[in-house]
Amino acid sequence: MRAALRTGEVAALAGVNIQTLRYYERRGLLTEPIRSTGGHRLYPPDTVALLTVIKAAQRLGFTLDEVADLLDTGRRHPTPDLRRRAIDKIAEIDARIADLTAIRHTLTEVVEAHCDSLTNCTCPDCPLPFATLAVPADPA
Amino acid sequence: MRAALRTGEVAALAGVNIQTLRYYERRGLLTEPIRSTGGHRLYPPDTVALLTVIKAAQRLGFTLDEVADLLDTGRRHPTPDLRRRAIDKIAEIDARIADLTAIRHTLTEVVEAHCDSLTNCTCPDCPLPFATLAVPADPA
DNA sequence: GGTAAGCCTGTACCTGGGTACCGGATGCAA
DNA sequence: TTGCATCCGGTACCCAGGTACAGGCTTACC
Repeated sequence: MRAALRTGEVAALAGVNIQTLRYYERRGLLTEPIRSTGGHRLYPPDTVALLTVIKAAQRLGFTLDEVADLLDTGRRHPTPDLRRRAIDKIAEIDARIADLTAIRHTLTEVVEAHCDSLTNCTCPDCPLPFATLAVPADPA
Repeated sequence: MRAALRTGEVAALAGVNIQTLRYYERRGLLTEPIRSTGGHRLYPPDTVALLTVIKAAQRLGFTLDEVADLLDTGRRHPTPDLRRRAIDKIAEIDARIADLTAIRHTLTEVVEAHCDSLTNCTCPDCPLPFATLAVPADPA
């Protein structure tokens, strides 16, 4: 273990807040690093890459709990877990896009009709009273 | 004003929680209703319709602050405000959909490559090291 | 060895949109 | 008039993903 990094160095290199490192440690995303004699954390250099992976996984739509899970199982042995979760996540995204598309459609109607009030619209054929979009199914 | 409604009646008819009514009052979405001699709220019957409008606007992607604003300006006089905000909201939605589409694309790569670990993927040509999606521009 | 920058723990706070609980007061019907 | 359902205000809590602050210790450099 050469060139262990201090909290501030890891944070700067990974572009995250120092508090975030401790938060991730509490959440189980980062394993507890060794400490200096005085109690300061000393991180292995690949922690920076790990943080990049975490951020990428977050960007892919995984929650921190899911990322912690994936890191945990993936560290021990290869599993089809990641692939399965990615498939689920794609389904979630498709549902979300469909929902946004429906909302977008209603908004364009509002724009095209020149609506001027939520409650007292004076435009002819106002779409607003019909803007009762169905609540999307909760994927949870 | 005939048949004023009590809190619980409005809540049941509109399908919202009683606490939500008081919350909306605090947030300025509902004007303070008259009170009974004992201090209980007595709502005009069209409050139920107003709540439906609020819920619809929320579904269209407007925050409660924006809805409060829209209700406020739209109540006083017709304005192009709603239309303008709807146009902005469509742009936000388009950005969000584009972002989700990029994420979806990376996820399909993960699925197709049969990735089995976030950090130690054994699949050939693993896309994960390249899964550093750009952070989307903050529309705020 | 001095001193400033950095790090420690613990706790509180932030956003947005609500929800829950408490002790006490009211409303309404029999 | 009694009894139960409902409502009152105030405060605290929920979710996720962090961020901030206070008061005290450590490390690094001159």
